[in-house]
Parts: sequence; structure tokens; C-alpha cells
Amino acid sequence: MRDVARHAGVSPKTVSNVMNGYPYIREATRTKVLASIDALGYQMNISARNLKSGRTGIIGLAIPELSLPYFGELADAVIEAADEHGLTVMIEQTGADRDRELTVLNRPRGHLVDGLLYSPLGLGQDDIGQLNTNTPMVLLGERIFHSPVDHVMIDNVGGTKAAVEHLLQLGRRRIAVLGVHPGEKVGTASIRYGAYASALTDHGVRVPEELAFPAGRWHRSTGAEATERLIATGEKFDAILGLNDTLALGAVRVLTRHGYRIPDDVAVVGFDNIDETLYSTPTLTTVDPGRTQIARNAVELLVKRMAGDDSEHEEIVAPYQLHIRESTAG
Amino acid sequence: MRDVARHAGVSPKTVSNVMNGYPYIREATRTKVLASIDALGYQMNISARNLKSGRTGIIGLAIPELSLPYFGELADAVIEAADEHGLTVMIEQTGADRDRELTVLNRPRGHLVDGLLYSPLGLGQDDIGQLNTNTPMVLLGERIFHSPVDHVMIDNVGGTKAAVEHLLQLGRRRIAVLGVHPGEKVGTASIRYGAYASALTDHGVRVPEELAFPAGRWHRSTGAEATERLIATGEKFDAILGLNDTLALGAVRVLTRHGYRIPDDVAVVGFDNIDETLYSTPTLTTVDPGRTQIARNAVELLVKRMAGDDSEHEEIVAPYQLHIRESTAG
DNA sequence: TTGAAAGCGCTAACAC
DNA sequence: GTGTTAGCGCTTTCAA
Repeated sequence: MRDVARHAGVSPKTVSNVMNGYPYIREATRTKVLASIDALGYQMNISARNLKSGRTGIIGLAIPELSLPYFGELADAVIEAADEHGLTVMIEQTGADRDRELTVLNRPRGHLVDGLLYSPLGLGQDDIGQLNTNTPMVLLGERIFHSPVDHVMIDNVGGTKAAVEHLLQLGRRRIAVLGVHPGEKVGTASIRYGAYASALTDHGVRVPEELAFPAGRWHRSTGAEATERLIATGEKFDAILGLNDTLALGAVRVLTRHGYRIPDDVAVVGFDNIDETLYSTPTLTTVDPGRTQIARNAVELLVKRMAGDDSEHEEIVAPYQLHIRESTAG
Repeated sequence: MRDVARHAGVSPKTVSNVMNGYPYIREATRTKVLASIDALGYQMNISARNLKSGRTGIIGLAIPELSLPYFGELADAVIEAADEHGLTVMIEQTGADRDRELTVLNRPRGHLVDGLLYSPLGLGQDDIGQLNTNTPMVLLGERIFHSPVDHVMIDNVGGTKAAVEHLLQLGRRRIAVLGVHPGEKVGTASIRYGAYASALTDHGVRVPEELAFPAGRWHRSTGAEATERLIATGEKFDAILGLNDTLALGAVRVLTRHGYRIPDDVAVVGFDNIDETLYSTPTLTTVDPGRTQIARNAVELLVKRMAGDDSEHEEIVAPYQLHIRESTAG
């Protein structure tokens, strides 16, 4: 910067002003400085500015796995939203394991990020104490009650209930569930399972515990395995609720291979509305959690917090939408 | 850091030494300092270190779109590989548009990244001049000949030829191609299309130009549209080569809807071996470009360059593998 | 093995 | 409108 200043015959401060779009500069000066910047190929050193300002313009996004389509699509949406605020996104993968989630959460970031968007899968009420409140943070997706941080939530309960009620309306009563996490009291798995159970109960249908199949990670492969186990039990079932789309798609694959007709023999529903569900065979009925909306809201909320707003924390629930497709509608 | 030093009764330099694992420190001193760090909840300010050292420990990864499964999976692999070297990854989305790719390439990064992994889709020979050589850079995926930077390449030619030869061995002669970029001389689309054409020619089969269908972005949706156009022409065809998996999966969807049997009427092949191809109906025959390998090699190469190695630039071609699945094998 | 002093490149505060 | 001064938190000499 000194070099640029010398080259343009001005002071470093003037160069700084030009770089930062400070308005009160004579046009001639600005032009001269810009020319020098160009001539010398000067690039501002962001670290230096960060050091001075204490802010980096980077926000963190902690998600389980980028290779899961839902999170890939979410990350895409977050990056776009952040971009509109001039922020850069740094992605951290947590691997969907509670211990690793906590590690990531508490990892010293060395003031590298100004704020954190955090999408926990297995964290819950008991872990609230861990939520380090010295960096601004917004929680994505998960509902943890009474926590001291902002949330932008998927409507897990509403969405799951809508999906289950859709199956009930089709006359299905033996609805299997894939992806439960037995013993887990909080987190997406238990919330969606709880909503499933209460939807059944509300409609006077017994909750068939023999039809709940665990899957730690919500991949196609684990959905496929769970479905194999389901079939192996010999239990009757006329529908499958995958707690997310990839589980459901794994199920579709196994059902097809075993000769089940979808939806005639078995109706299948997922959750997330990933792009793939529009092109699978059959196309998959699923709940759209409002990804783009969530990303937008979350970034805006975080920006507000980073700007120093310390009003009461907010909880925003994005509206869900049930998309009925071939896997339930023939 | 001053506070920690005072608290521990040592100098800042000693604290710095402890933080950086400098070996010649008396055990007692180290313990004392660590205790103080803990007591004060001290976090090193990375910006300050960066300013001094001129390095940030961050590498950039520029890819078209995170929501495309291939790039999600690639990014995942790169993050893991970078992690092993203690590096953090910053993802930039280019949107698979040549102009935006150039913009991203030349965007001033303000010394924020120590190096860049760059996965261009539409860039080619003519753009080599643009390759800013002042940050270490490794190109991913694409082959640009005679460029002055390192490459870790997909074996586009070998992989595509293997796929086409597989179709020829099945007796297919009317092989449609989805995803070509007419007029583009370089980039993945033209390389794969070229390999397809030469595989046909090698086997004495005429290249059916009436069966090449463009698709700018390689999504399921564009693959589906291209297939609709293909069917609408009334041309006969007995196989489809999607220039990537998502295109092929879009095609599968449309073929199925139109009552074509796969592979009996039409065999389908993709490229990338994304997870989804193992679970689609039918499962998709595809070329595995060696994603993990590519990520590993690329990060290692970049680390070497960042360490100042300025030997002749390298070109590494990752070995491909053809996975034959239901979409061609019944 | 540890400490003191200087400076990385920038900006905030204030002077001109 | 523009220049001067000081200091952000760390590491790099060099000295003790």
C-alpha cells in the first residue's frame, strides 16, 4: 500500500480510502490511485485489515456431510445468500456424530470466522450449555427448546405429520420408518419419529414399533440395509417413511429389486425434497423443508447478530410443503 | 497473548513458542503457560499470525456447483484431504459459466488463500494466459495442454472410450450423446465428446451427429429435456451416453416414463460414479474417475507448491474404472 | 531456555 | 479532501 501511495503521490490513508469506497475523495485523486493500484497489481492484504478491524468477513457453516445431497444443496444456498451480504463461507464437516459435532463447536477458530451457522444432527437439550456464545451463531434445522441462540428451523413436526397423514389417507396403516436413532432423545431423528408416532396416534392407529428401523447415518446405503432387514422380518407393511430422502431412495431400490410394486404394494415417502427425488424411478413423494428460505433467513439473522444486535433470540420456522409424486400417487 | 504472558509470568515470546510447539522449552514453563491459556480462555488471533507470516492455512476450491452431486462428493474428499495437512478449505462456486470462471480466477483474494484448487468446466487453451501464476494453483479434472500449472486430471478420454466400447460390445451402434457443448473447442464436454467420436470411428462406426444433444448445465433436468428432444426427433437409438451421471439419470427417468426398457431397448451409461448411480432404478453403468485419489493428489501437489517447490509442473492422470451395472447389463 | 524490540499492512482518530 | 500518528497481535531477530 505504501508503494501504491508513493507511485500515486498520495498518502497511504488516501489509498485506503479509495479501496474502501470512502466518498469524499476528489475524482482526479481516485482515478490516479486506481491507476497506480492497477499498474502495480496491488491486492489489499485482508489479514492486515482483519487484524485492525477484528472482523474477517468469513462465516462458518458446520454441516454433517457435504456429500449428502441435502447438505450440498443447503451449502449452495447458504453460499449464495452469504454472497449477497459480501460474506464468504467456510464449510466444516462434522460427520453427523454427536461427539464430533461438539468438537467442531468448541474448536478454537482463532477469530477466523465472524459468525457460525450450525446444523447439528445429534445435539440436543443437554448440550445447550456447550453452545459457546462468544461468536454469533445461528442454528439451522434443528429445534432445541429454550436455547439462548437463534434458530431457523425446519418444520419437522408439521412436515412429518403431513407426510404420515397423506399415507393414512391412502389407506395405509402399516407404515414402516427408516432411520430412527434408538435411545436418542433429541435431534432430527427423534423429532421426526415422534411426529410420525403422534400422527398415527391422532388417527387412532397403533404405533407399530416392530416397523421402526434404525440407521445411524442417513445414506442411501443405510436406507437399503434397513429395508432389507425390514423385509427379512416377514412383517407386513404397506408404506415406508424414510426420515430423509436418501434413506427413502435406498428403500425404493431394495423394494424394486425384491419385486414390490411402488406405490401399489408399498408407498414410499421421504423428507428434504432433494433434486434427485424429481428424477428417481418412481419419483418420490417428499416434504420440502424450504431450503432456500432457511439459508436466506439464517444468513440475515446472523448478519444482524454480527452487527451487534443483541435483542431476544429468534426462532423462525420455515414453511414446509408436501410434494406428492409417483411413489405414493401411482 | 500479553495477558497470558503476564498471567503465567513469562514473556509473550514464550507463549508464542508454546502455542507453536517449539521444542526447547522447559516442561514446567510449558505447563504453566498452558494452564494460563486455559484459565483465560485464550485463542490465538490467526489474522495477526497471518499478517506476520504471510500465510493463512486456507486453500481455495473453485468448483461449478456444490449442489451437483459430483462436486459435493469432490468437495467432501478435498476437505478431508486438506484436513490431513492442517489446511482449511474455502469453497467458491463458479456456476460452470466460462465468464464467471474467469472472474473467479482473477478475483483478488487479498492473500486470503495460500493456494487454489481449480476445477474449470469451460476453460481451455485460449485462457491459459489468464492463469494467474502468483498464487500456487492446481487444476482439477480438466486437461489443458501445455499450461504452466499443475494438473490432476480425470482420464476423460480413456474413461469415455471404455464406456463407448462397452456399448459397442453389447452390439449397440446408434449411441446418442447428451450434454455436448456445440462450438466449444475445449472443456470437459468437448473432450468427452471427442473421445466418444474417436471410439466409434476406431470401430468403424459412423459418428451419428443427429444423435448429439446439447445441454449447457449438466443437471438431471437438462438431461431429461435433452432426452425428450431426442425422442421427439423420431431417430432410432439403442444407447445413450450421458456426459455425466446426472444427465444420464435424467435420461433414465424420461426413457422409463416413455416406456422404453433399460437396457433391452436402450442401454444407458454415465460418467462420475456418484453414489446415486448405485441406487437408481436401474443402477447406472458409469465411469469412476477416481475422486478420492484426485483430491488427495491435488492437495499434496498444492502443498508442495505452497512450500515453494518450483520444479517442472506435473500432470497426474488418475486411473478410471468402468462400473458395469443394470443400465447396460440387464 | 527465555526476554526485548521491531515491524508485518492496515485503519481510526485527529490534524491540517 | 488529504496527511500523520499510533497500534491491532503476532513472530522474528538478537541478546541475555
